[in-house]
Amino acid sequence: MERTYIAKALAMTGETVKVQGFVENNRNGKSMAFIVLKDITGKLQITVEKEACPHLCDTIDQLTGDSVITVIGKINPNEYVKLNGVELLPESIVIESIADPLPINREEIPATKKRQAVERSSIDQRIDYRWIDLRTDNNQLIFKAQTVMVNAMRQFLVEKGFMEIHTPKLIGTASESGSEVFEVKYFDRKAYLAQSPQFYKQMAMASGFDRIFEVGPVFRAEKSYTSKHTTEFTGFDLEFSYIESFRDVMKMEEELLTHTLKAVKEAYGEEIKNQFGIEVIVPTTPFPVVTLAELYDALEKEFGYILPDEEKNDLTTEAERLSYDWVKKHYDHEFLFITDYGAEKRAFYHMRDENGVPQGYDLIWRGVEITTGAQREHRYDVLKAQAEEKGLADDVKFYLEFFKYGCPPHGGFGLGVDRLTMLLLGLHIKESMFLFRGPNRLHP
RNA sequence: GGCCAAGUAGUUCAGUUGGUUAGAAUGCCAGCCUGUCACGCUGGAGGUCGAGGGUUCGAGCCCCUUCUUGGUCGCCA
Repeated sequence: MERTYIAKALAMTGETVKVQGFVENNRNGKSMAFIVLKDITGKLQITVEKEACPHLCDTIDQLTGDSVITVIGKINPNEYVKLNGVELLPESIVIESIADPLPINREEIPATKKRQAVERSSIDQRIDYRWIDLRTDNNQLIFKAQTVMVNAMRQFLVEKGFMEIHTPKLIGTASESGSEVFEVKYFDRKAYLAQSPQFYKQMAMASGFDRIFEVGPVFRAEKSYTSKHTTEFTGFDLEFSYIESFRDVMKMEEELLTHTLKAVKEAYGEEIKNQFGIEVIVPTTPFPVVTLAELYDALEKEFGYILPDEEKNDLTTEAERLSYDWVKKHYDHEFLFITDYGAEKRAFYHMRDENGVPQGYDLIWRGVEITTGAQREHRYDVLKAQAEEKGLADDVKFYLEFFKYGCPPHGGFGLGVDRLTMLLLGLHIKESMFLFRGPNRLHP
């Protein structure tokens, strides 16, 4: 007999179905037993009248929470049942797997007259047993929403003529400015884990691929202890050719995000609101834009946020947070593009204008940076000079070659998939990842 | 790396001024219960109080050392 998902079974009044899943609850009385069965689509109460089916009693007595069972029986609407008003009257119950008592408390137990509230285990404790933690509706919704999100992004880009590529994550030289790389043993020499597909994205431009994107792992050997950093995450990167300026890149990104949030809202907006208390808002375009200097001026005037001038070439965490208050106030918007960063804080491959201002931007969503984007410098001589200025010329020799034999003007940006999920649902990065990796976390 | 905080049943926590045998809830086990619904009732098991040292008649509590973990800042997606 074929399995029926619970969500579908609920409507199959009078039919005999086979359902399979985890035992969420087993209220086992002398003459009646009520088992709540959960699968990825929903929950269903199994009602057993013991006198009528003595052959099931022994099995029911053995059941423990989170055991996996297969149940065959008849779907019976019944107003007694609070859970969807439907129950299943079983003919057979087969135990597929017995679960030991769980080592974590996944959901908060609220206080009632008779009982006291119990907090759920900390996220760190739950990650130790992540596979158990992930069985909850709440956690499963995170990844259902993420699936819709990434799928919408991919679909948007494919329609716009982008090709999906897959670049190597094992690389031969520790390159690019900024974050540290992980060193790995590669036979008798050293290799490094890619901290960004940046160079290879640009190689694709030199290859005449015109428009590409990649979804893949990114490694950062930074001991960052925050609610939004991890040492391994999934990057969503894209790059495209024949742009006129970095404004074209910004436009692409705002369209991409608008399309994506619309798709997520349609698929799970209600559920997200119910479970996470967060409204999915489809943004309007164009997104608000300010220069970094303008933003600092405004924050000082309106929020009394004062920073020494020499630190104003980059965005601090607090300024990032405040920028959300500011953009809400002035634009009623969740997104904010910030342009005109200081060249010393930006990567050498960002194109600069005649005044030396990097032709790029950061995008802040709900007060957290989600993107750095830019027009890239595609002129070999200029690029080489900028690399030399940062003392990187030797490290990036192979990369500079990409621009020596013809390369279109181009630009692009990267997004952290996990960070997007985190912001979409108002979570800690640890909760928004299938498995978190941090300086102190390599297991499970 | 800087600063801050926390380690006590499986889990979440309480533990007074240092004073009998370290408590509660939840989970677990056993028994009872004819429609439960985060069922209910009764009983039970469950602890090297992170580790080491010190002060004291006496330490979960005070002191020192150490380990582990978390939060936050910087860095970035």
